[in-house]
Amino acid sequence: MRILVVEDEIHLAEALAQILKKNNYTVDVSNDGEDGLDNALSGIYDVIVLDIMLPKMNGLDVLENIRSEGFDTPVILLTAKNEISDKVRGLDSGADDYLAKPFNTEELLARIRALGRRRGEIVANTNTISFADITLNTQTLKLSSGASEITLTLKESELLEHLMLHKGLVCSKEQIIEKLWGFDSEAEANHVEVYISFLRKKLAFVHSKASINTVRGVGYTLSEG
Amino acid sequence: MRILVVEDEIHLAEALAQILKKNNYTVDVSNDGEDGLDNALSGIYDVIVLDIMLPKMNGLDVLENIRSEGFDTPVILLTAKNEISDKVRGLDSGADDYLAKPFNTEELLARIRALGRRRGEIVANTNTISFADITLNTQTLKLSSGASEITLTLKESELLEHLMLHKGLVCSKEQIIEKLWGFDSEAEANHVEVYISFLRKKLAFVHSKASINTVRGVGYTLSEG
DNA sequence: TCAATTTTTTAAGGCAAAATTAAGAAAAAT
DNA sequence: ATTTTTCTTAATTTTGCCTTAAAAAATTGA
Repeated sequence: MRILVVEDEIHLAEALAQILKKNNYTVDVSNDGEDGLDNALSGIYDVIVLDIMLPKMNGLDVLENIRSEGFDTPVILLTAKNEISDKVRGLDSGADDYLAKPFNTEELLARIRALGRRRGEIVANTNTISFADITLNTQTLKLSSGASEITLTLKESELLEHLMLHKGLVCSKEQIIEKLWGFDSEAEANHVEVYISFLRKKLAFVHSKASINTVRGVGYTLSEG
Repeated sequence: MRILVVEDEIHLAEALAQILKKNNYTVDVSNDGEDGLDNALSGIYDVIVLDIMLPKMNGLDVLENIRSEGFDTPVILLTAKNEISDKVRGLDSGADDYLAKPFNTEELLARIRALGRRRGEIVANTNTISFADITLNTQTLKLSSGASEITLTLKESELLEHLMLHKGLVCSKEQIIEKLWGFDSEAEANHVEVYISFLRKKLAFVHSKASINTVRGVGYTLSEG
């Protein structure tokens, strides 16, 4: 799971990044509002931790921008104090949760787990995500359906996880490339096609009724049945 | 391990109790909040499964009471829907996990295992930790299985202990390096590989059925059999 | 203090798995 | 019918991991 931390206090930002990385999240950091917004709009994040007081662009403005662009990425706002007015505006702007500084790291982790779960569902502790009759363990890379089980490769697992996290949505190849290979990679559309093909075989192998549908010219989406 | 189930729907409560008993847990059931709280405060439970909607006393109130009395028994909350407000309050009240009804029994079991795991791993006094058929004494560095015994080096022991403490999880090399060599060490991935290799030899030497599995690109995990 | 032993680290070669490439077949769109 | 896009497969390249031997460092004990 990939998390964006938007925080200008360098020490806090780095401490946060370390804690999150220790908990097996992939973390990127932005040190001001504008950079944070840029990153957020890439759409590759599962959770965004957003400070309110930021240089260049206020966190609440960043949040409003994210939402107005149609992204529903869960956002946790960090508030310096329990500023009621900020809370209210944050709620209206589409924040999913709050955390008053200074905060307890366990609590932050719990909230991140809760949000990740809400969205799609990687179950805390089990590192597991389910859709229709399949369950994917993102740690052991095991894909199971009923009694059958097969081991995926890392890339296969990442791709399937991405599709599962965005169930009901069509994922473009570009989006997938950005997620799996990174922003400035050389990866081409064919890479995605190849892995989609691999995954379809493995889904068939475990006799899943879930399948990957092609939306020509747009991307791929998971469907049941 | 002893589990308390606080649930007012008799059918569900009994079903839960049966499933748990089948999995070798000792189970007690309370059918309302007050009784649940009374039982919880006995302090004898390793995990509490707590419904939110309960007669006499709301599950969240029960939870807050438990915590305010100083008990840190792991609690899994059962929520009827994905009520965000309940979730947030639950988090603040010190819940360790959630499960939305209707839930999958496998998932519940996995979460209980995870929570049970969290506490009390190294057996007090003996400095001993066990997994499957092996026992490691972290003081004397002796690894034993059945009648066989072999002495590990310090690093070997630390590595094995780390894997045992995180049984069921995949430990990355980075995580292991951080634990064994420290945060800012020069240690490389190959160090871990070498010690994994050493350990595998010694596990084989004591004829253990426990083994170290590689999850390529992710890390290592202990497995039984 | 110095030699012997044990433990840790380094380094290299080999191997297997996974990632990538490329090309032709198939399917859909025009 | 032709073009474009997607699928599939096999071949190739790359990467990650394992193992081993030997060097270096630490520990032990005479």
